[in-house]
Formats: sequence, structure tokens, C-alpha cells
Amino acid sequence: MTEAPRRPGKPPRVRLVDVAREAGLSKTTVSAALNGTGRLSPAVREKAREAARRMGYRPNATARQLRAGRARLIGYVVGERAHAPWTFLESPYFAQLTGATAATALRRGYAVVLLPAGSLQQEWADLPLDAVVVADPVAGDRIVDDLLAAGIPVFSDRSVEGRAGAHWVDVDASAAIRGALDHLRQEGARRPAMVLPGSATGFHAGVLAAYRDWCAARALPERIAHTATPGNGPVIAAVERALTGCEKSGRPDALLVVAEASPPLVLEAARRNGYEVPRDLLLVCVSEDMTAEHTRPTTTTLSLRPQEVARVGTELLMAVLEEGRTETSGVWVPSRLDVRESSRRPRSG
Amino acid sequence: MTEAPRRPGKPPRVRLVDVAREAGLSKTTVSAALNGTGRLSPAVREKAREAARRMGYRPNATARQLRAGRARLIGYVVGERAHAPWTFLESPYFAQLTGATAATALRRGYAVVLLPAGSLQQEWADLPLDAVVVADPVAGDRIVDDLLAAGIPVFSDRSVEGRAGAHWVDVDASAAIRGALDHLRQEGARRPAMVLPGSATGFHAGVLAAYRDWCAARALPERIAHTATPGNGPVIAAVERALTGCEKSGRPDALLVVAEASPPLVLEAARRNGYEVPRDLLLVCVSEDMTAEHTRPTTTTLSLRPQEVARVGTELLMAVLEEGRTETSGVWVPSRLDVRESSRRPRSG
DNA sequence: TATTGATGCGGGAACGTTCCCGCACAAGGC
DNA sequence: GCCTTGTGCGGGAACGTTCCCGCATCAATA
Repeated sequence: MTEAPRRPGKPPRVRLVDVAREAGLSKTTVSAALNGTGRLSPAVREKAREAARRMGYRPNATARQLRAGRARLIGYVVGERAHAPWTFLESPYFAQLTGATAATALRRGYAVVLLPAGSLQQEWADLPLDAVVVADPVAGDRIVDDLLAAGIPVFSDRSVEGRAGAHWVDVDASAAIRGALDHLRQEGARRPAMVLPGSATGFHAGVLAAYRDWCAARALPERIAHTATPGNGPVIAAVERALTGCEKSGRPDALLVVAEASPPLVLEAARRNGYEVPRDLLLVCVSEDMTAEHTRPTTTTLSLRPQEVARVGTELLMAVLEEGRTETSGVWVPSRLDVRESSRRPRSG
Repeated sequence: MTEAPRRPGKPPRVRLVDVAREAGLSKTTVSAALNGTGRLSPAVREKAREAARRMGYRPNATARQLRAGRARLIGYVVGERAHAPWTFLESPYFAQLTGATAATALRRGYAVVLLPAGSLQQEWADLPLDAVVVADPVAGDRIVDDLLAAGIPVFSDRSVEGRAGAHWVDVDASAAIRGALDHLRQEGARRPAMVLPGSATGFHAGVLAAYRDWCAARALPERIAHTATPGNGPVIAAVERALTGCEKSGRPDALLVVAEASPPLVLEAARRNGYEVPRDLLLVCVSEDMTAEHTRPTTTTLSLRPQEVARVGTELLMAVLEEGRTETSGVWVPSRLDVRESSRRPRSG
């Protein structure tokens, strides 16, 4: 007689031994039968499978993980915007990065768990994480060091300074900006302005340096407007400052918006300030926002390739996990300029 | 002498017994010391903690889960758009729903794992899921039944027809639409048009019925444009159809866009077709898009409250999990109309 | 008929933790 | 000085798998 369950509402889950007893076999045999391993006669194998099917057996994932020594679970943290946690998904860049990371990992049998920005030990200590992806880590964030100290491999979409166990994928900020500026110049721009976040990430530092070098090499005036905080409001304000600021060096004839903003809002701001795009102003937005294809005129964007970054990065991470290597490694992913109407100077006056 | 590890690259993780041996105690005592349980002298407790700290001990989460009988892990699937998996995060509604779900769950000690739309058994079978949240399930999707058959509690942000083990939170579509239409009428609208997805979700069916009833009760003409697929392009096209279609019943003087689209693009489409908002057309968008606050004029939105839905729903789910009850339960969350300039008729001509 | 080898299946340890006990010892009551 | 009560700690089972073995059985060979 088996013991009757105390709580009628909780049917006790069927285990491997239950199936074994039902089929008149041992748990070893049933395990081998279900996993397709071991040396078993076809008849016994089928008998075990039949019993498992009939009883609705589902293996306990936790027990498997314990035996296997790993959980095939990857943490995912966004380092930026720690002051406003969980808003990152509303940015197209992070939305695509997150989705592509989860999709790629899952294809290789790993699941992705969402972790809050600036999370304490407490938050992930109880999770059996095989690795953690830190998206856009801010310089000097504790979490990267905490994770590495705990022996958990860290992976990032930004170049992480050579710490053992930290791997990364990144886009070449300098090359990307130079490409965009060259395109604008080729279309006739002589006074390209720029809108840039005030944050001190490595990426934005690279963008700033590339812009200055590019202007200096061509003896062109610099015009930079910084945004205090992320979000459409501050970025639009910075766009207006860039377009209407001091007139001494002449009005800008091109604008490169590196901060993430909605392309139609940027276009509207330009119009409001007396610019007709692309006649008076060539516009390029660093953005993954799909609305860029639907504005009038359509908006040229510089894509940082979040999906590609996530795909390449996750594959690299999987390789590191499977092979168990520990030395730091990194990969560069090229950015992509999608030229549309907003940055093409009309040929006829 | 302890065995030397074969692979020099893999330092074997320190276990509870290692700490116990080091401290000259038993694993039972160390476990109690670290967890703050049991009857221990302060001296022994501190000795165990010191040893654990010194050796960098971190408990094995998987072993704990096995002992505890649950993993504190919640799956998260988006049922809609199964044809284009992982794009859901780019929608502000789902981005906010996802973020708020993860944040609320984590506050209660549960982690959220991202699962693909239309996922097979294979994808989640190897995960020790305590429950699964299915966002916006399409009618007749296999996954809900599969999960329930596997004994995994299911939670949804849409009313799930009374299946045992399925819980839900939803917004009242009829009340929301009536509220928006009443507001438009109060501002002077007499011929409100509507843009609606062609999809057959329960929510959209409710919206359609509410609109027809409302128009019929006031003897006002109906004008509905359906969008074939989600995305800004099709929705904008539907907006143009709604505004320029057959002229027999007169041009619409108000527009309620229920399909998710970028508010600035909708405004631009209205302008392109000769409407000045709000003078010629009162506009309300069902949207969570933050850009609505930054358009000129600012855009009135009807919010479906994804963050509130996620918060209430996850709390409900936690309660169900902790108490172990199994009967279906549901909660309604009120929507919210954020009235801005686009739907306020200018007082003076 | 004995010896080998292959085949088919099961016993039991291990993964790392928590928790139910039981045992030793000290202190208190009569 | 004996029985009771309480305190402090440890032994060992259990959670549900997988996997390393070993033990039968049977065919093939010497």
C-alpha cells in the first residue's frame, strides 16, 4: 500500500521510481530507456516508455541539474539606468539585444533570466547561474566585479577592460561615426553638428573623440550638444540647442543624433526650428527604432546591430561555457548605416 | 591528502563539507550557522561563518532547490506574434509588462525566464518552472493547454476561459473604450472613427462591440478601418483609410487608434491628409508609447496599464503559489485615459 | 564441457543541501 | 546520588536524477 497524500489538492508528482515500479523495471533501466542510452532490448525500452507516457511522467529538472553540475541558466542584467530599473526594455536597442540574446541562448539549450539593474548579491545568489550577460555596463559598476569574484563568467556587449573571466562583443564606435560623417560630407554637409549623451561610457567617449578628430582633420567647426539624461524630452531639447545655438559659426547643415530618441520627434523638432529635411539639414540618427522607415522623409539611421551583437556574443559565450576556457576574449561587430531620404541631398535645387 | 583537481583551469567549488572540515564542525552545524537556524552557541556560529567567509563559500542553488522542492522560477511567454518571435519586446506595452513582471516577481524572490512565442514542450521541459506567465495568449494556442496538462500553473494578462489552474488579470475593454468615446463626444466629436487590429483576440472583440453599441445608442455613424498585421506601416495605412475613405457619411472629426502605433507617426499621417489636430480632428491613441508626451500637440492616450496589470497579476500569482490553491481566479484592472492636447477642442474659434 | 565474450538489466553511490532525530553533557529538583 | 529537563552539536536520510559498475544469462569458440 502506498501512502495516501495528505493534501487532496496536491497530487504528488510521478517520479522515475514510480514509473519503474509500474513497469516492473528498475529506475536505472527506465532512465536509460527514456534517455536513449544504455544497452536495452527494444521490448524493454518500449515498455518503459509506454509506462512513462501512461503515467504522465516528467523528469525533475532540478534533480537533473544537480546531477549534471550546471543549470543551463544565464542571467541578464542591464547596467545602464540603474536609477530607473526595468525601463531599459522600452529602448529599441535593449529590446532587440534582449530578445536576440534569449533566442540564441535558447537555441543552444540555455534559458535567460531577467535581473534588475544594480542588483545586489542577494538577487542572484539563489539562482544557479552558469554565466551572466551584462548589457552596457557602466564604468566601475560593482556587479561585474561581484560576479567575477563569485566565479561566474561575465559577458558584455561593451569592451570590458581585461579582467579574467570577462568576455565581450562590441561595435567600433570610431569607425561607425567616421562612416556616418563621411556619408554626410559626401552629400554636401560642411557644418555637421552632433547630439551626444553626457554619460561617460566607453562607447560615447569613442564617439566624441572620433567626431573631434574628423572635424579637426578637415578644419570644420565642432558643434556638440550634450543631453543630461536619457529619454525623448532631454534629447529633443539637445537637438534644438544644437540647431539654434550660437550663430557665429553658421547654422549647421547636418545633424548626427547619437542619443537614442524617436526619429519622428527629431524630425518634428528640426521642422519647428525652420529646417526642412533634407533640403536645409541632413539628418542621421543612431537608432534601432523601426519608425525611422515610416517618417516623411524616411530617416537615415546608424544601427549598432544589437541583434548581431547578441547573436555573436551569445554564441561566443556558449563556446566558452562548453569548452570551459577562462581567458578573456572579445569580438568586434561592424555597425551598419541605413541611408534613407533624410540624409540624401536633393540633386536639383 | 585531498585529490588534486585534474583540470588546473577549473578550481573545484567549495562545498558545505569543505567549510565544515576547515572549521572542525559538522555540515549540519555549519548549515544551521549560516542560515541562522538551530540551537548553536554564539562562538560556534561565528566560527562557522568566519570559515565560510574565508573560503569564499557560496551555497549551491540547485541543491537547495532540490531540497526545497521548488526553484522559484517563473516562465514568461508572449503568445501573440508567434510568426515573428521575440519582436514583442519592441512594443511598449509588452516591454512594460515584461519589466514590471520581472521586478515584482524578483521582489518576492522569484526569477523570470524568457521563453519564445509558440514554444514547444522541448523548450521549457528542462526548466524547473513553478509557473508560467502567458502574455496575450491567442485563442486556441496549444501552449496553455500543454502547460496545464503538465501541472504547471498558468497566469495571463488576458481573461482565460475557465480552465483549472489558469489565473488572469485583465482590463475592461468595454469600459475603456466607452470612456474614451465619451471624452471625445464631450469635446464635441460627432463622427468618431476607429482603427482596430484584425486579430480575433478577446480584447479586440470587446473593443469592437463597445464601439458599435456606443455608436448605435447615439445614432452615430460607424467608421472602422482594420489593420492586417501589427507594425507601424499597416497601422498608418489604416489610419489613412479611416480618414480618407468614403465621404458619404462626412469626414470623421475624431479618431480612436486602438492598434499600437507611434503617436508622432499617427499625427503626421493626419496632417498629411489635411487634418490639423485638434482643430479638425480629435485624436486618442491606445498606446503606452512615451513619445505621446513630446509630440506637438501632445497626444492623448488610453493606457491599458501594463505595469499595473503585471504588478497585480504577479502578486496574485505569488499568492497562489505560496498557498498552493488551484481554483481559477481573476482580477480586473481599470484602464487610464491621459487627456492631452490632441483631444481637447480649442475653446475659441 | 569449460572459457570467453557480449548482451541485458539492476544495485547503489553520487550531486550538495536541509532537516529530523538522537546522543552527550550540564544544571536543577527531590 | 538519581531522575528530569534543557542545551549544543552531529549522524544520516531524503530530495530525484544519472552513471559506474557488477552480476547474471546466453551464444560462440576451444
